[in-house]
Amino acid sequence: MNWTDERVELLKKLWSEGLSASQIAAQLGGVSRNAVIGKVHRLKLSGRGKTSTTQTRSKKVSTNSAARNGNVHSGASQTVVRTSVTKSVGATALQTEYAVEAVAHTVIKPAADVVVPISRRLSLLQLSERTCKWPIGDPLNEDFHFCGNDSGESSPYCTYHSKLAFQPVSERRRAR
DNA sequence: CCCTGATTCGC
DNA sequence: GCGAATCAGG
Repeated sequence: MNWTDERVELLKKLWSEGLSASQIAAQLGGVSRNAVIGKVHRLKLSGRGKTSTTQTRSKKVSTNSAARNGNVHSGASQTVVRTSVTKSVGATALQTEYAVEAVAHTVIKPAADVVVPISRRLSLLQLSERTCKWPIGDPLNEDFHFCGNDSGESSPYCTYHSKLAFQPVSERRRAR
């Protein structure tokens, strides 16, 4: 993947908005976070002017089932949470359902007491045959992405999103 | 251990 | 110029 003008522009935009290198890499697709950082430096825009909005990764996934019962398609979902998808399970579930409508995805409502697996945050271009295509977040927002969990088989959904069972994200990190 | 950006250096 | 490896840090 090469740095086309569009990709560079997007990089500049996302970087200035405070997204982390890894998030930007996920948005762009086809590049590592190192590549993004390297590019950022070459472009001499490492300063980033504003104080970073970064590091909001929240702790453990606490399952708040109550927030997810009931019909989230009732319009209430649109007023719900703008917070980062990673902040809470309740918010994640609601945003997911909201996005589902827009993408015309087959809706499978998550069961009440299921732990939501960590998203790999894949961009549209990164989806493959065996990555979960469950949309997460507001489709009109930068933060929008796809679950991306590897199903481990030829299913387009991860275990969670197809079978409503928990599937830990298999090694996301290289062993060192 | 998770993550972050910064730097180096072979390609 | 590019980006993996590495470093330093939260």
